[in-house]
Amino acid sequence: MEEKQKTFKPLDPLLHSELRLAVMSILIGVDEADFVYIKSQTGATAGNLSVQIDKLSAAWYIEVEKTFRGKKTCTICRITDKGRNAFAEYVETLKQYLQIPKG
Amino acid sequence: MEEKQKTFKPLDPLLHSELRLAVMSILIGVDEADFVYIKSQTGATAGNLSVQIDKLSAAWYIEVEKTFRGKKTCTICRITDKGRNAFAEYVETLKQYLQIPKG
DNA sequence: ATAATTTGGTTTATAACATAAACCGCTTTA
DNA sequence: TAAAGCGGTTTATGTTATAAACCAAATTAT
Repeated sequence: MEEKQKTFKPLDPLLHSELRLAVMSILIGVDEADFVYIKSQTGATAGNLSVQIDKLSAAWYIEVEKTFRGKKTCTICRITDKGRNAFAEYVETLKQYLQIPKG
Repeated sequence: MEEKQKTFKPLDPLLHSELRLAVMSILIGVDEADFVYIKSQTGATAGNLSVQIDKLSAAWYIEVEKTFRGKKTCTICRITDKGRNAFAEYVETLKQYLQIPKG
């Protein structure tokens, strides 16, 4: 009978990270974006970005394609349906914490 | 001449924490709340809550008053103006990440 | 040619953080 | 008066974020 009175839904820990959230925020608005572009938009270091992209990719929130632009390697990222849904749910959950009405 | 193109404002690390944010979210809506109430609303363990309240208090985002309710100790928390401002700014900053229009 | 620099990343070492477990003093109950 | 419960705090540990170090390929300078 332990009524826990849980008012706050837990926040998806994969998205509750400044850099990963910024990456998702970028990807949700475009068809695709490459590593260099994301790096410039977020101001992140390459190492940090590499790690965080790996994590999002391991969870299938994004998919990563390695190709070439001319002779240079190019890492292209796209958000997946799973990622889109997770992002949307994260936003709704967070609204509760931020006192923003749902919708 | 290194144009960094910083699109994303940094998120206040003190507020970008699930439990601390929940605590602030509670306190912003009430005059005051005690430890036991906050614990029940958040579902946090006492240890975790104690630590996070200390951090918010050390930054003067909240103020903590230790009194008695009858013979039992009672830890009362209130948000400060500094905390209120920090929370408001955090919300506005986060809206950018979440693609929610300002306001 | 080849040495030095830059580009586009990955790997790894470390610092910061969140969390639970263990603990403590006081109070209530058995 | 022993045992259990309440209201917390302290500390130990696992997780996470982050930067530093590194690497291969490409470009630029000598």
